[in-house]
Amino acid sequence: MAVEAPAKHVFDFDDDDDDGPVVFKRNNTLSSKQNQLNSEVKKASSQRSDGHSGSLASYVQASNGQSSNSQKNKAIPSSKSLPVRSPILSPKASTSSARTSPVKSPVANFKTPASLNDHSKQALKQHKCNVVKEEKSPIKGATETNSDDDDDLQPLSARLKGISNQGTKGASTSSTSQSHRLVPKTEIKGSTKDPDDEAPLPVRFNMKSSAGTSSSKLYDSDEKKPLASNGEQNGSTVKGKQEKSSMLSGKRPLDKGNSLDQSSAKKPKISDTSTAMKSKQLAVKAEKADEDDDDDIPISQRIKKSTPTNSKTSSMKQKAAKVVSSSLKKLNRKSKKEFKNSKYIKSTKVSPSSGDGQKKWSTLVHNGVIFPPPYKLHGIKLLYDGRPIDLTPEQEEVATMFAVMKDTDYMNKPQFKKNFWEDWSKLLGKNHTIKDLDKCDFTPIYEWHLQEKEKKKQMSSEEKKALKEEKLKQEEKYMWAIVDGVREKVGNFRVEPPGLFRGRGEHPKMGKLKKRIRPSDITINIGKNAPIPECPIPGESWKDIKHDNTVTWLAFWNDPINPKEFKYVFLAASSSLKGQSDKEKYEKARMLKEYIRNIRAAYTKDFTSKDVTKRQIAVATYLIDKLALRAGNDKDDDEADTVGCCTLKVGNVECIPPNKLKFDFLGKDSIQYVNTVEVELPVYNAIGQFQTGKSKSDDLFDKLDTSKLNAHLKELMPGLTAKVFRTYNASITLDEMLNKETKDGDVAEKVVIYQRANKEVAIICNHQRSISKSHSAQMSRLTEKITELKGVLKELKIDLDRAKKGKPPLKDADGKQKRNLTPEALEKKIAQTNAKIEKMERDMQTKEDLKTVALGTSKINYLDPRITVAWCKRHEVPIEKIFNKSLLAKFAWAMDVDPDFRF
DNA sequence: ACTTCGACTTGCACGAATCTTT
DNA sequence: AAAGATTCGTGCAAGTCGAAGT
Repeated sequence: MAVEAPAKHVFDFDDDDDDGPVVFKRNNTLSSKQNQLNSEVKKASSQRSDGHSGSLASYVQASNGQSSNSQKNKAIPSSKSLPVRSPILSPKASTSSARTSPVKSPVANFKTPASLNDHSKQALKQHKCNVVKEEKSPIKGATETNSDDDDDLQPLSARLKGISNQGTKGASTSSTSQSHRLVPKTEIKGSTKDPDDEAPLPVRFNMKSSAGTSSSKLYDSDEKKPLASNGEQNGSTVKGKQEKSSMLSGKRPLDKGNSLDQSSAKKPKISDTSTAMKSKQLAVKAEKADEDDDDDIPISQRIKKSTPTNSKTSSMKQKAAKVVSSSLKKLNRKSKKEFKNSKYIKSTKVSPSSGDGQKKWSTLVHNGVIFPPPYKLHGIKLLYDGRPIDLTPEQEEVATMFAVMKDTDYMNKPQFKKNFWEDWSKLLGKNHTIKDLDKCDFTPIYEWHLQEKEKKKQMSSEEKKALKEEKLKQEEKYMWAIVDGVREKVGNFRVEPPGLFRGRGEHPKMGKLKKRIRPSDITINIGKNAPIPECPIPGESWKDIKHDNTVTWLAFWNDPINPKEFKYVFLAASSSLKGQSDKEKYEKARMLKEYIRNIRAAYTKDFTSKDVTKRQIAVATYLIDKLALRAGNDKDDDEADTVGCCTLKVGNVECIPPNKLKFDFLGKDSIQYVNTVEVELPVYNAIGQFQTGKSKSDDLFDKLDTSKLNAHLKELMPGLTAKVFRTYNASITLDEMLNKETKDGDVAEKVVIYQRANKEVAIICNHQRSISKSHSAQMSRLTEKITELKGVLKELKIDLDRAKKGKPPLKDADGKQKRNLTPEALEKKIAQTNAKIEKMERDMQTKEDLKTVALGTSKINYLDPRITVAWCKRHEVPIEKIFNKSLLAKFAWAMDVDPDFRF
């Protein structure tokens, strides 16, 4: 397994060409292992070219934006922070490397983008336009055309795809909400036009419209995508539930450091599985091989395979070809370099234990954490029954935390006040004058707070800058860690300040005092030979020091709100440790692609199993696959009561004859999920059975929990768990949409395509955001402008009429005479104005559509960056148009992917 | 077979930084 | 230059999931 084509390894190593970042690899066994791992996995799975090979090297170095420096740093562990330059971002960074050629944007083909913002904005605008159009484009009836292939997979074909749309939006929150989803709804049924297109449009289209198509076959694409897509769903956050008793769990003693951990062997995690996977996978593949269905193949590919009819397709192919060839060249060059770096090679090959579930690092040096400053008394008194009250510093500190939240929604929540009072009154003591929170008037403190805020705002920019620098100076040493000789950014080195707990939704513990964390609460994890960080607070000391290299955390403390939980300090997302696991996550999801067909067939079969547990597992898996639901672990009573798939309650699902299901529940972060979906009849029937004889608050899947579900999934594919489906569905959707819908056009248009795909994924995953406070104001402002323009238009038309008759234009609003224009000129103006109006209307629509959709979450967590990078390379879109600075750093490992990469 | 630990990923909100518009 | 809008970065809450404990 391990051996990958040598060539590959060699290649990516460092290319001079433009494309790749200059790479240095660090010879770290760990990474090499992983690298190997990945390669194995890849191999196992039939992957097409993904540029994975060299990636490791490059990303390693690039990892936190520090590029070439890493090597240097190695030598000097204690080094001070060097300026961080991301090779990706700045060409200059490449100094150390041998490379001569000018480095452009490291990401190969990308052209240097100049100002992102401008572009992107434009893109956005355009995007909006396009969006509208596209959506309108008729999507074929889900049924008709297509898909013969589906047949192969019978089970799949069988399933219905349409979803109804009615997505209500957030229940409580947004009443208006429904608007956005309309676009799609409208026109879906359009007739199908080209056969080619058959390619399934993204699900969303189908779904939306279709509510009904039942029996028709689905596109296979559907199969891959979650039904959910129909945009309708989502609700906005709801705030509504409550109940639940709170009980605090007692804390348990921390385990004190056993230095043995270091050696302690945790079980191998992924790595093992990966190996295993490989074999299984192969088997599966073999099976498949004969059938020729492409189900699992991305649509676009299939298209290619079969008959590319349309010009677009062909052109794309050509492009791709070009790209490829160039990349190959590049690779060759790389190979030369590679040799130089024998270490790298070695390391790559070495470490058979790709599994490395255990050892995460060999050496780890860092400076610990920084604490928030001590509380500063302000001396402002609150009023109790109208009289000012003296408080001790501790009492005042907590009172201030509460006062400051005066204008938040928490103040309307009795639970919040109750919890706050419980904790604060304890501090006040039994005989304190203050006996009733309702008689407290925190206004003076609140006002003081506002003033302070104002003062800060009013500071001159020099002052602000000075303060910032001051802060930076203090924090600098905590910002970096040296992991196996490479300087990496630390994610959260600041200890959380004390405050009032702000739980989401109806959290039973909201308002409780989150006490100040002291050094004696903190356990540090650091390399054996590294100096132990000095405790920043004089006279105090760390709770414990560990040297556990099987974990990645640098420090942790117990959560004061829930002492049995931990708060960890980890490396930043740009670190190679994080990058590595990110990559593994996507590789696993890609592997699912190879198994998905069989998995779907299996659960489809089990919809009617006599064994209830089996049936429940089948239906649950179906929902997770189709709707991208989360697993749904069991929760304690002292948490907000939200659910996931396994914890759905009978009342969360409503059966709507003949075969639709309406979901309505609060998911993670108490975000409402509302979606009505058409499902296959067996599923519909099974849900009905699971509900019978139960009350609304009973578990729908009473025989199920996440561990059973995951145990079952693992039998189907090594390492498979419920969350993999989310990653898979998100990434495959992006990949398919991008490949299907990207057309020739300028960069801005392409960016629009990307954003549309991104939006689709966000909808599938139900990623929401709260509506900005100024949203409605913004909308009405736009409406106003449009009306104004329409007025202008009317006038122009009148003038045009007059001009045609040889009359002068009417006077303008101020009574002044307007310039005499020729009819042609007027017509031109009219056209321009019309265009402007249309554009504004589209902008408005898009804005409305996206007002509750959060695009960022999927970009950060669900979309394989290699899809994006490869697409950008293929279509000559500067990567910076899609990824901002932090994403570029986070996805450094994906930057040298082959342009042909497909998820 | 469960429950509880423990570690790590995912997710939304908010404030700061930037960019746009007035 | 101020005001408004958007994007970015941070904070920290809330999930997932494997493994240890009982």
